Amino acid sequence: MKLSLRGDYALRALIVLAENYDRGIVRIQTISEQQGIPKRFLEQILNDVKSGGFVESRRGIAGGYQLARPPEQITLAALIRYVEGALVALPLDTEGGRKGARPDANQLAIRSVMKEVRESILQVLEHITLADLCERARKLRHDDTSLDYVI
Amino acid sequence: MKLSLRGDYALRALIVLAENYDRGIVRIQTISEQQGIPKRFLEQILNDVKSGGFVESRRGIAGGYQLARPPEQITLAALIRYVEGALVALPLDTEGGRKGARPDANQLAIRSVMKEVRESILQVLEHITLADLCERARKLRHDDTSLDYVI
DNA sequence: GTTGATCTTGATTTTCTCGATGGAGATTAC
DNA sequence: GTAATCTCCATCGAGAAAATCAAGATCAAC
Repeated sequence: MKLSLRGDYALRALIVLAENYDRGIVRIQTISEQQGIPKRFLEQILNDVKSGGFVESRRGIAGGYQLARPPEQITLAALIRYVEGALVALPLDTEGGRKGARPDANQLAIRSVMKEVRESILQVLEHITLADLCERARKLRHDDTSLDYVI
Repeated sequence: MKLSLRGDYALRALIVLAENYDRGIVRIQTISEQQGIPKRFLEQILNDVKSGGFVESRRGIAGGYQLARPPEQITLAALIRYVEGALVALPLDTEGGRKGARPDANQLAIRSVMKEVRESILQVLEHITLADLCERARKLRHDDTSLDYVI
């Protein structure tokens, strides 16, 4: 499971939105500057995430984005699956050698393994919400700043 | 975790080799025809897998490939990691916004999640060997042929 | 030494990803 | 109403990676 740069950006942006969930709308530019994400690219990503129902937007001069639901109700499983596509994927059989659609036993065996892997990943990601991610980031921030003084 | 076509081919080829482990060497062409894999491409793949120490080859007119170890001793974790690279990967930070190398708290939080995912995947793949895959394929073949008569 | 297989290397084709661009639509401030 | 500022939408291009093809070198068996 590889998280693309796009997916990484999406997650980081949503963490910012989660941190500001009670404060309301956040502008794209704010997120862009804070996280070092190209603004135009972030527009696309958030727009896509909005189609998935994870965030809401408001246009105009006081516009921006905010989470559509409380961060406790957004699991990473749903989020990553939407942004990245399938969590674990096999290549579509462009050919099976024969008349098309029938995978052979070896392919099916591999598929069954991948299914187990997917289940296992889901076990992890379904129990981590955006709120959890926020909490982790908050703790890490504390660890980090305390380390800063040491150095 | 996405299995590339290359990785899929590698696994399927090694399943064939595992099935013929006691019968000795198998030619590339045999695997190629049986699994519908482009022969030239398969050459590269098996050659690569050989560098990883998973298979041995013999040249010449009676040449071909065979597993370097019994199929019970080859785990999918080792195999897939070698063929596909990292099981779970984050994009390398091309930039952090600042002077280079320091990821912020959000990135670290995401990283910690990905670490958990990786552990979870390993739990699955380390307990499945090529021999297991063979066994699954064998069973599936039986199910499949019995289904054929129904249709 | 001929044959048939792997080995090696490189070129080519295809596909995906990242990110930029330009403009259209919406909303608020004045 | 007008201007400013933001989201929205579609497209496009560079670059990288994946997949495939191709040709010559090397080696073993007969």
